[in-house]
Amino acid sequence: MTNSTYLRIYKIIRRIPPGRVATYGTIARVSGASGARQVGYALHAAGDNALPWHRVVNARGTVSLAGHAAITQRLRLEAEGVRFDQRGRIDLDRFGWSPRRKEYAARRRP
DNA sequence: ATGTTGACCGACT
DNA sequence: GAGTCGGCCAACA
Repeated sequence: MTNSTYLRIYKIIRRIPPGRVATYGTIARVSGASGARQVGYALHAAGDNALPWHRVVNARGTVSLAGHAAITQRLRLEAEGVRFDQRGRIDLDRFGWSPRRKEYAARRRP
């Protein structure tokens, strides 16, 4: 795991538009990281970098954080218009984003 | 060198 | 749906 892989991961994350989310797995594939867990590790290591880290969720569309950080992530996403259902899940067909496929997810109004 | 631990994922009961 | 179970692999101790 080179440092440039970290940089590529951060670069992708910076591309996620407001109001959309990307999954660890998607970022891993696009950035060339060896796996989804490495993306999580990179974010953990990034700490308080100027990254929209809150726009990264797991493949199930839920927040993969515990405690206070989870609240912060959810509040930031909701402030951007991302909707959570009653079980705390995001509809990835609606809010999920992936690079390259520009019109991947239909963007309709929440 | 060896074992454990995850901001995970997919397949399978 | 909900649980379990491996697989994954870099970072630690």
